[in-house]
Amino acid sequence: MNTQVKEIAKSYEPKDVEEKWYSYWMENGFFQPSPGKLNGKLNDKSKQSYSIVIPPPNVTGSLHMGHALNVTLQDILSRWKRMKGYTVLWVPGTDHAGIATQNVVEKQLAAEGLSREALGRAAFTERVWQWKALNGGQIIHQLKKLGASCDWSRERFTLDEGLSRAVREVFVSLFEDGLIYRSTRLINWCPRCSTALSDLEAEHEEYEGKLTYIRYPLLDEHNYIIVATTRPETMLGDTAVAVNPDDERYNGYIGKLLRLPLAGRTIPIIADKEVDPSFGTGAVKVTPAHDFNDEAIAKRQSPHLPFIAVIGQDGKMTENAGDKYAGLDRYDCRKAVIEDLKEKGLLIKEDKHTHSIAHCYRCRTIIEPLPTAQWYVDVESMAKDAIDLVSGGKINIIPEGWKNSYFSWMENIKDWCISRQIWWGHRIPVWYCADCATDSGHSQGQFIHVKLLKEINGIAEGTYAELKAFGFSHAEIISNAKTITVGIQVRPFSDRQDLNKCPQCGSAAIVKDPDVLDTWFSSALWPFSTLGWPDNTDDLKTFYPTSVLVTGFDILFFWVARMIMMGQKFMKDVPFHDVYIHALVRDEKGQKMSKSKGNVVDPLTIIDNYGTDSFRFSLAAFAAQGRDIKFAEERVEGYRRFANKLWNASRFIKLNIDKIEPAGISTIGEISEEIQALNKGSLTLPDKWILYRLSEAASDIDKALADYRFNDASSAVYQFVWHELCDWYIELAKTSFERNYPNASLTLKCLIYVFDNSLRLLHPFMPFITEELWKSFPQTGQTISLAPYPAADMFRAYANANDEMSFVIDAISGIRSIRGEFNISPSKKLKVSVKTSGKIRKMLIDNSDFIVDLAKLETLETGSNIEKKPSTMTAVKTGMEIYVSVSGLFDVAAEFQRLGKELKKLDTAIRDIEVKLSNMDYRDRAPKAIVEKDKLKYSELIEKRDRIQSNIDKLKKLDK
RNA sequence: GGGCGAUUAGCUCAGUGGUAGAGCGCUGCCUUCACACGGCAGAAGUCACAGGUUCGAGCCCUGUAUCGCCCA
Repeated sequence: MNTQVKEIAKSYEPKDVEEKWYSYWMENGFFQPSPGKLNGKLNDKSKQSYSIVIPPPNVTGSLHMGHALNVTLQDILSRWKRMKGYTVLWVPGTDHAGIATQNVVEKQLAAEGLSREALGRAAFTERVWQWKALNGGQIIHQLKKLGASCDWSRERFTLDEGLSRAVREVFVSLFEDGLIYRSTRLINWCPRCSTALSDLEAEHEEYEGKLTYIRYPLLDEHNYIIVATTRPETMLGDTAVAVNPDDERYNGYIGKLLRLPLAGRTIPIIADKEVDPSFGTGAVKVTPAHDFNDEAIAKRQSPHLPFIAVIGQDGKMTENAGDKYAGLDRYDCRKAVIEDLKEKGLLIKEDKHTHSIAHCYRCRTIIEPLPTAQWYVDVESMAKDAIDLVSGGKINIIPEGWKNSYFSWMENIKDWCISRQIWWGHRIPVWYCADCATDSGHSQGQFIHVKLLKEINGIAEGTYAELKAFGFSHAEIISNAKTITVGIQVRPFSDRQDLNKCPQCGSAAIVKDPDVLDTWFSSALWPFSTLGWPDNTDDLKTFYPTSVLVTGFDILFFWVARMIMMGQKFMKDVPFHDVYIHALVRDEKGQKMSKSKGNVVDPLTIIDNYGTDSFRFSLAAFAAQGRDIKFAEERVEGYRRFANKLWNASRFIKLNIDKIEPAGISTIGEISEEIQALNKGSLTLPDKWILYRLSEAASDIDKALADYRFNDASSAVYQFVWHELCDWYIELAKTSFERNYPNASLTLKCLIYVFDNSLRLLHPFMPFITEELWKSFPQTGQTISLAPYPAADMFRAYANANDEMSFVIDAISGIRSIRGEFNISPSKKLKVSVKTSGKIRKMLIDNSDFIVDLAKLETLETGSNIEKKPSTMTAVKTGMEIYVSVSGLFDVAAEFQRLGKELKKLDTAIRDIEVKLSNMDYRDRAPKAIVEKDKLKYSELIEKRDRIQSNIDKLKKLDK
């Protein structure tokens, strides 16, 4: 075993260090909880399991600040629990991001002059897989750079074989329960992606548009009604004008008929209680096929108003819009309609009007509501269960503030549209028979419409029945089909096995549903599909439910809510016990980072400049609950200095090992045992004090992490390492070392012990530097990442050392203050006498070397009868009056001012507390302990003030 | 329009009814044998505003202002 200490550089260079450790961890499988990998200890049934599934980043994505924060927090939790002895599994992976990935590949194809239609479905899908193999999952490498301690041997992808089986099982099972159904209604349609979107995928944005007032003439009279609309082009699809039944202005109009301008159709004036009389003129045009509100109005009428779709799936006007407009883009049509209305004198005015418009969350194109047949999940009962799980406390949402958002969304949830008209994703496992008959007795083949890839014998498209009649075989129809549209009348079959004939009539003339599922459908299964479900695997038994889900609020509804629903439905248990919702990372000005604003901070650049550890530590320090993070680079700079401080503390220790124990020291493990078994008497006061402080720090950090207070945990470890270990203990240890105390070697061991513990406390936050330093000491341990996390209560017994040390620290600080305020150079040694008695005096004498060295004194004298001498400055502390003799440098006026100021401060504090104590209500009603504390405080303040006053008096006398 | 949150030192932010905190920045002294990526000392606050509850409010309640977010 190596007992020699390695040389290390004078300042910390993250790049030299970070590179090597990740591959070391990987090679040794430290992050795999699988049996047999490590000392035979893992997968020990007596150990508790702790599991996290990563929110799968989009396979097209690359690392941004949000990922970095998200992953850092999960890694802190994973490493912390692993060190605490849990069997930890952190499952990584990516999702296939249906629309986004398809968009990326389609863009590539377009650059080559190709299209997915030209390629055909199979070839296109193959092409996307190729793209994925080459370019997908870049983010996985970037997560490794962050130090993520995932078990990469369990990496999953939402489209891989196992997860696809889970998707299939869930779909078929929900279908069989009647919870998945097909329906025709308005959906959010993206004309650019040419697919349906769920409500969540339609994002509303404020937009400054116009409110157009149009005159609609009454059919039989020389009168008219004026409607106001933000979308004039949709008037071509109007099937009514609606007014509020209580709106007196329109009382006489309800039931009358209008001549719809430009279209010429006759439409009625109807009453609907949801019409807002204060909007526009109080009369609104009703276009059921292109507006969700209008759809609702249409369905409230009896009979329902007709739906006339004048805009097609490509965003262009259809034949229903009339010959003049058919084929125009919807926004060109708007201009044309305005012009034509103007010409006919029917345009009243156009007012500026700000309203919100839905955009596609993937490509920002304005959504077109369109009536189409889509697949839906009936979420009502699942949502109810999901609400109960959170309100009943089986799932904790942290911070709690997000509970309300969760409840309000879940209580108003609508059925989830899960079909997407794209090719990249999980194909909907549904088949339709062309030979069976519909409920009304027609052949289903008449309602299956097929567009061919190219004209064959002069035929480009037709119903399945028609193509069959033209002599196409089933195989020819299927292999030449570009798109297949299946009418809502056609009965669907779903099955766990692929069907090749109709389960009802046995016909082979069946077509598969062309659509794929929403990517979030597969993500919703992530906590159990990644663990092997639908098989009852060991992983599933060991790690489900997972311990915590760490994510941003932006996918609370998209993902978290749906995982809760699906987890409860299929596993009969919650998918996770805690949901920790972290902040959004914004730029320094608080703006959301976005490529278009150009304010994106690239995490990899930060890592290059400051090192991963500093970056991670900053993120943890920023991660206060309930507030967005404004990312300031200076903070990272600050934590880089912290890393450097740590580095140099280790250098100090090693230099002293060489000096004090040139033959080498025992291993860290042996030192630990020795320190823990020590007779307390053999340690110095500072030794005992730092051990106590270590216990306190360990306790604070552990509590903070248990509550997901990452910022508190990071600040506790920072405070301890820098301001207690480095600022005080190392300075105090120098006294033992330089004065060659007989027990200097014990202090050295104590220092090594505390440093080792500090490294372990810090490891979850700064994995690389801590591994580097830890491994650089004589060591039998394989890795710090599996070393035990420091226990909180080890040295509580040294509490009185903490009290005693406060006098030493007070004395040193008091002298340093005087030195600082009078700008006395540190090289000038001071003569100090302290008036004190009893235990405090004995303690100061016992520890006088520390005071002499740290306060840089020439002499230190203590006694109960010490009197203030001329030209001395005074510090009054609890139990001590400190006189600093600085002949030659003494300045009476400055000393008066200094003591006067302190007196004034005390006077203010005394007055405040006097007011409080003289209030009888306070004495009667405040808790006794508080009153007693204040009384004690009061007497201390009075005593201190009197001593300062008497010192001022002496100063007057002595230095007159 | 509905809901949620924020407002604390120059900046970025913690703060759990009982003496107002940190980091950065600022000022002064110091290149002392781990570290100038450092040390020591210091200054800096009407806790947005107005009411209320309470013996006591940065914290609880009501309202106002400003900013931000979510939903429609």
